[in-house]
Amino acid sequence: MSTPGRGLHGRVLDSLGPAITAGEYPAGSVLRTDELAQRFEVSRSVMREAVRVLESMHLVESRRRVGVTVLPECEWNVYDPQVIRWRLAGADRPRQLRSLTVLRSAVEPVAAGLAARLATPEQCAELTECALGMVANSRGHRLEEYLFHDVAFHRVVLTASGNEMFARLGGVVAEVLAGRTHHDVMFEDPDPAAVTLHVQVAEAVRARDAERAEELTRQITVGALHELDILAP
Amino acid sequence: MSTPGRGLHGRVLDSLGPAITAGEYPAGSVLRTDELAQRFEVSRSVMREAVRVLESMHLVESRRRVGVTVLPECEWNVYDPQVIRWRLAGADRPRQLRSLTVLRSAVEPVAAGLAARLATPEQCAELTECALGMVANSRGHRLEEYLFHDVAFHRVVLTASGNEMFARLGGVVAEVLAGRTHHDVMFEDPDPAAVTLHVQVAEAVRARDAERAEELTRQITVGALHELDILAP
DNA sequence: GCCTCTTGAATTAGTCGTACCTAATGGGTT
DNA sequence: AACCCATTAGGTACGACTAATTCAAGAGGC
Repeated sequence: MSTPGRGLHGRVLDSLGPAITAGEYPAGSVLRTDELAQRFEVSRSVMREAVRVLESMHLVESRRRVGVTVLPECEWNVYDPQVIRWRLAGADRPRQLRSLTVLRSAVEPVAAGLAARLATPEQCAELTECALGMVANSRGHRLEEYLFHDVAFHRVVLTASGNEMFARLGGVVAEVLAGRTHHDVMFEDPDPAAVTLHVQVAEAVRARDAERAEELTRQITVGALHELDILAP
Repeated sequence: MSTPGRGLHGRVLDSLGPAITAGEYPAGSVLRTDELAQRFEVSRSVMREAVRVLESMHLVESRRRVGVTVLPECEWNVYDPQVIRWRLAGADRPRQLRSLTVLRSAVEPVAAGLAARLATPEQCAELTECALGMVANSRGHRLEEYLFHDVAFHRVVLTASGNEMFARLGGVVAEVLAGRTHHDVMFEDPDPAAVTLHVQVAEAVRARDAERAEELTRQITVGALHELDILAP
């Protein structure tokens, strides 16, 4: 995922970022740049660059005469894809998945409604194609192929909404769906009802029926919430 | 806003960040670290730290033998509060406000529904207090006081939803509301209907009526969409 | 005697400049 | 066309110095 080895400071981040987001250093913990540089066997310059990045994510704060202070969770840039990945890889993965699924349940229906008004013919075709791909792989434990089309489907919807903020959630949805397939539930074939809903959403978007697209997508996300035992909003 | 002078690299970012997000350097433009360091009259170390931060926001990409390449807009971390601020301060402020308002229209109703189920008594009280503050300042051109309570109201709703992703949008909503008061529409007293809706949302949350809280908040956000001439989703 | 204010020493991040390494790139050679 | 090498710009390391902030010791006042 992303670019693991984009320099030494990247290696440091790949170690330090997950450690911080996992709560290994409680809020208020103080780290010293030189000590960290020694621990990771890099120069101070490299460590400083890593700290700057963590600072831009609001994971830490650097102050003179004090050191690098870990900030409380409520300060973190939880929308930063890197932070999301670190947290999904860590111990509170379930909590993170719940947060993201609730976000999906808010965003995706609205995005689908907008997509029904704004999608280009090409995007409508893509959507239908994805839905058909899901149908074709919904039986016989073809989970990977199913996931591929599922992710593509939601990406197209979010992109077709014409809203850049929605479009940028494509990666998040991909992570959530992949997580569901690989780690958590879904050991058997996907729910046929969900597959049908995706096909119907594609139809609604093609038919420019915004309300129907929104309502159908809402049903999809409600299903996702139930899978995680979240009370439906 | 935030911390303007958190070191030399911060100064550089305050210049370079807005320039990039404003499109002064089109996607694909190549900058050289040394040249930038000279231009901003800082050492290469400081410039490198600034570039690292821009890189973590996916505004630029640094490659050997090439330089620092500006990435296309679709790659940017548009949820980074710093990026949002830079873009709101720039030329495509209107487009940014539209994006954010659409995001609000998706998130806030769901957040209000959750808040109705999860808000603590203290949060219910805060909400009522904010709504009353809005009423008290809804006449007589007390725009600043009205804005203050409006922002506080939405912040409480987002926080009370119990979802960290929603809670972190409090700052975004604050920017949007402040922008509406200071730059764009609203030269006269706020719409009485909107004020009433806020009071009713506070009541619905207090009464644990999730559906009503969600629907009323949807009406508020639909109003915000109309103010910006966005077709209601 | 206790409290407060001042002062200064210790500490740690911030900045700078240099030197050298590494890897892409492009052109020249075979 | 394949290969090789010089060029170039970022990557890393190190050392010296600066500046801000904290903490504690001591002076002064109550």
